Amino acid sequence: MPQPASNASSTLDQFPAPLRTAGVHRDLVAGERLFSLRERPHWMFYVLAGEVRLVRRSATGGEIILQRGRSGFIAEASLWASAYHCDGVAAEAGTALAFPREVFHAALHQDPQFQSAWMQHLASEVRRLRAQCERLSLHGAAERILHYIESEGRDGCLELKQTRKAWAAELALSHEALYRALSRLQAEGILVVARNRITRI
Amino acid sequence: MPQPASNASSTLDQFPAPLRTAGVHRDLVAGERLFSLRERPHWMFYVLAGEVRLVRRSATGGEIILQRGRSGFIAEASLWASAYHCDGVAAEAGTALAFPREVFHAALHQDPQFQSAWMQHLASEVRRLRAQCERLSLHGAAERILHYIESEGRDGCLELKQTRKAWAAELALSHEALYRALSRLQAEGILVVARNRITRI
DNA sequence: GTGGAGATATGATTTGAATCATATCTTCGA
DNA sequence: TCGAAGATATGATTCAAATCATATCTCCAC
Repeated sequence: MPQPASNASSTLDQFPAPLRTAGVHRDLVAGERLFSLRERPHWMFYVLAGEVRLVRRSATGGEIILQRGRSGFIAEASLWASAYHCDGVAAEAGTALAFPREVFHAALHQDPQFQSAWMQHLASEVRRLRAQCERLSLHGAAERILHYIESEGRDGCLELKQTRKAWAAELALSHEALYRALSRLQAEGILVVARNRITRI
Repeated sequence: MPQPASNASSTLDQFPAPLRTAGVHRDLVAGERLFSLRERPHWMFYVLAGEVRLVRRSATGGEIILQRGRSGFIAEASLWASAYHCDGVAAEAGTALAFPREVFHAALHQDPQFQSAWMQHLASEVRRLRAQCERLSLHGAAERILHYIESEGRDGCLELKQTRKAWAAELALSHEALYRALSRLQAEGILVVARNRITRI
């Protein structure tokens, strides 16, 4: 089910005028290819709904996913690259905003505010991803849950903005493991789970 | 054991003159705190040797690691933040470069080349981290290994630049699991392992 | 409101990685 | 050259999460 693009980085919620006018909505059908390996990048894509995957296929047939974008920019590095290093494929139906690369470049050069917002967006993405990597390096469902609450919540309290199934996927756990770990943590008096509000005691 | 800072992002290997002159070497002793939660950031740190950790401590005593920096910049987002969101602690003895935040800011504003290099650095870090997250979301040692080879190697061939133990840690596997999976993959004719050259068949 | 799809649980079983143990190999400094 | 520390294996055991099965709950379309 397509997710709303509600959590677009707040630093980017207002694009500069040139981008707003040059950006085009693009509907995506499942399986559609937005760009291909070695192709020259012409567009910056912002996923609004659905899922776009950056995938690399080996000569031997294996396919690996480099990124799964459900909301926000994908392939930010393509802005500077002379060619894509992977394919961009819509995994399901959805929509995206496409900004011409040159307009994006120009906006970065001419608009100091946008430039600063772009750097902040990238930096905050780096921070988020580093925390996510540390979290995924933890073994044990409970540890990942507590790490998530500490790093994504406020003062040990997390307002869950997605279904538990989706959260489980984000934690790289089966939903069963997440349910069980939540029950256990609550039974042990470590967490209080009330609807979508989860609090560390 | 401290790692050399050999893999400093190639886009940043030459800092602009103002940074080179304003940057100071700083020796770190194990346990030393570089900055603290809620403190106003004054320096951008570049880790040369040792390990610096960004940690957050909960009121209930739990400590989580948000980032483990062994080489390269840490806490890039602090460049724009008015306060740190975590503590920065040296996990072991090492050295770092410290750049005054204002000099860094000025360099970004006045030096378009540096600005572009900084954006490219952030974007490539985002790409690397997203691939790492996808990899860590895979279950099974073999899958992570093959994903690593596909995404970090060239044409299915990987030149390993670190010990297997360190690689295992990067893959969030025990070193035993990595050794076994490598043996198995080789026995199954999926990989050829020769010293530090690992090839997908 | 009713029906159905998907989310939320929870139990039983399997599986694979962590862990513990032990041995060899490599590297590097004395 | 020797010795020690750490890396590279590999075996045995344990344990926790994946998987499979099943049931209830929630929400939305009709």
